[in-house]
Amino acid sequence: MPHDTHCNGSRFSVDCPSRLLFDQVADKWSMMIMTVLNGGGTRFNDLKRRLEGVSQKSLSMTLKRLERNGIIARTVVASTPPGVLYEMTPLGLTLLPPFQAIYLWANSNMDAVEAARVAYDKDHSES
Amino acid sequence: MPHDTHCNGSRFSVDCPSRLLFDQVADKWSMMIMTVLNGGGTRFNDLKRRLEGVSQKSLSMTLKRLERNGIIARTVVASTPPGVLYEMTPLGLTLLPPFQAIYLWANSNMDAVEAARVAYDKDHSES
DNA sequence: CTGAATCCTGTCCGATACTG
DNA sequence: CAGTATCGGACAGGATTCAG
Repeated sequence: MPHDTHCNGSRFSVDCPSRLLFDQVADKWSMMIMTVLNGGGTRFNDLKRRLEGVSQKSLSMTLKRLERNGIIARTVVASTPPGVLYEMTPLGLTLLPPFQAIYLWANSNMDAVEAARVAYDKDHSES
Repeated sequence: MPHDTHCNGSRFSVDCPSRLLFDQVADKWSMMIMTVLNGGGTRFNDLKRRLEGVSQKSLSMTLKRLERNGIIARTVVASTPPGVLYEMTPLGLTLLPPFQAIYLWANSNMDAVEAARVAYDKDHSES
């Protein structure tokens, strides 16, 4: 066993696989893209409209990375007008529940987080 | 109703609360810090040793942000040698399961992801 | 419509040095 | 031990332009 990645919850090696994979899918655009696509496949510009503030470049790069990792599928549709369909893969669908759990956590606990921020800022602003 | 954040799964406003909160906690160091602290509170340098590759600065900033958001607690301990204890808060503990779900997903599906990468690279390298 | 390519600017972050 | 302060390089990513 020449290669020990030390990835056991109490220690994280630099080449820990789950760590590397996490970085590939745990950015904010990925989360939003997956959430939108969960409601059904759609096209590039429709996706761009729904993700307020994303640039063409970032969207393009993020889609490409998700496609490469097998999370989403890209299909060219020969129609009028021509389009490209993005949709979740079966593998990608299995990743969705964990992300939605975080999404729901954020919605449920934002008040507690805001209270913590106020308390923190108060403590750290006194002379 | 002057303020509509459009944060309903098919559309993401720039000021969507869950989106803003996600960015605060979904970076790679935060995930690893929370995972380590889940095994019990510990000190700064011990944390630094366990998170291979993290710089003092990044660790310090990430800890501060997590503390501000109420995820972890920082306690100065008057002992010999003097130390600082970091540990999860009750609020932070509720955030852990969703993150561990992603962590477990990464461990379980890395083979499928690797296969997808190989297929993708193969398709995109042909003349 | 769906991107790719270029430029360019802000920001992250590691290295280093210093403080209590 | 537990950080803060400062600098500088690398890189992300927005605006714009061009192509298929």
